[in-house]
Amino acid sequence: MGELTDPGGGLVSSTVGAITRLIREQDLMPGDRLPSEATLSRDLQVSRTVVREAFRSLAAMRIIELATGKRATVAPIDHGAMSLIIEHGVHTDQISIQQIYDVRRTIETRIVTLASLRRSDDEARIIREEAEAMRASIATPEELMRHDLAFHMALARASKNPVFALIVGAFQGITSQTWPIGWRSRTSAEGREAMIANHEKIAEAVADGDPERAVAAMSQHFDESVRALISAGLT
Amino acid sequence: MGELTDPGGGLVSSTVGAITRLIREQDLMPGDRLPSEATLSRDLQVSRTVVREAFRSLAAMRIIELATGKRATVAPIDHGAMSLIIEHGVHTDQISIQQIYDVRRTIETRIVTLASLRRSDDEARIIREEAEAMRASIATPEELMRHDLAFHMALARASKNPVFALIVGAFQGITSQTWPIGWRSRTSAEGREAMIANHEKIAEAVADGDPERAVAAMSQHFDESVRALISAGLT
DNA sequence: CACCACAAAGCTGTCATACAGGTTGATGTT
DNA sequence: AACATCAACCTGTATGACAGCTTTGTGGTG
Repeated sequence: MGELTDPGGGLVSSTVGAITRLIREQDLMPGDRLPSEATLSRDLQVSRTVVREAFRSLAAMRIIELATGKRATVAPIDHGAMSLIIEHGVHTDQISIQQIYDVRRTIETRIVTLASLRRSDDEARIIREEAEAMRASIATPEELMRHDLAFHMALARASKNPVFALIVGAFQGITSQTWPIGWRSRTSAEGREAMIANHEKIAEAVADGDPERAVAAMSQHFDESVRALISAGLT
Repeated sequence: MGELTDPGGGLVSSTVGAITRLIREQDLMPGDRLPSEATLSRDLQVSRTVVREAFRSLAAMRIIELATGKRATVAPIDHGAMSLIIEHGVHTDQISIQQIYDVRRTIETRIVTLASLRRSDDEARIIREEAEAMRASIATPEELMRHDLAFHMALARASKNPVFALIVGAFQGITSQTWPIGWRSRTSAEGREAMIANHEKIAEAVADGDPERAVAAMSQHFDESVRALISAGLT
């Protein structure tokens, strides 16, 4: 089948390279099946152990998908791995929550602009429904949070740029861990109401195809969120 | 030591969770050593094979670092895994180069603003040096590209937000694969000269602490880059 | 001819064992 | 106290084994 490059850098890492190259050279698309472990083991002249560890590496990055009994398949892009990477950065004090929010603000400000211009009617409806669902679940924070995250994800998708969706998704893991802090710091009913109203404003502006208003509302949302987190004592 | 959650979702995946939890609960910081494979195998009641595959998964995301003979250590954040994920998305036609550039423009526009306000004198010097190095290596594209990438990375670092640096780094893998296309499409000496001059303008503005001028120059840089790529036939 | 049931072959998940070679820490020497 | 040496420990890779799931092909049935 082919040679392994970098024979000194560890067999597994070479094998990861070989499998990646195989995907490229054969133009495999998401869903396509890879050779079996035994086949790769034979073709690449390494033990099945090595092939398996290489598969695990690629699966961790969501480049391939593994399943019992089935062959490994090429995976669609997914933010799962990125989510874990970000969480690790935060938990080891290499990234602060405020820095996350600064990046989110940058990204999501652009997202609402694009979403306002490009959203389909279906997407506008879904975005509005998530905002409504937030209001409906104001008494159950767990569910409220789920709709909040879904709202931002729906916006990202409506931007029609999968990379924006990927990045927004990458932040959702850590966000779901810090969201309750911000929510608890909004002690008054008005504070909580205002947060939901902000989402509705964003949804309306996007539905109306009004980027300026959408950006303004999103900006206000982030001002308010960051204020809430700071007042809760987050650096 | 502890129980494994989700016992039905695959032993390896449970073990990854257990190790992650261990890092959190013990507040391990980058550089700290993890238990040996044998120890984890005993404590988690799984075979060493499973522990190794779990380690490989975490190492693929750069959450831990492995080395022969040494114990695994907690890793500093690194964009290596994200780079591979993005490359995979592009090679499987799930992400287009233009979409990458749209995100980069969004991110890097914000970066130059922050860098203008926050850069240290050292950082300003490094940024300028990379721009100068670009001009000096105008005849050797390979080297020129290296300095171009280093220039953008230095800017990202000067923003003082590691998440921006992470994202910029994540794009460098695929960028280094498409950069030559853009360069070749700049057929005239003036075109090539203009590209380098743009970088110099950015460096000057950042050194002067002038965010508006920096943003304008960065914006122009992206306009020009995207034009170059399109004229080379990239969708 | 189409369809279904079923058995065989193939594949992955996990475990145990073995050994080469790198790393670390303790021991003893100067 | 500094250093050299070595034993214990640790990781990287290979092999073999087996349970359980999936795919495939076969042949029978309507």
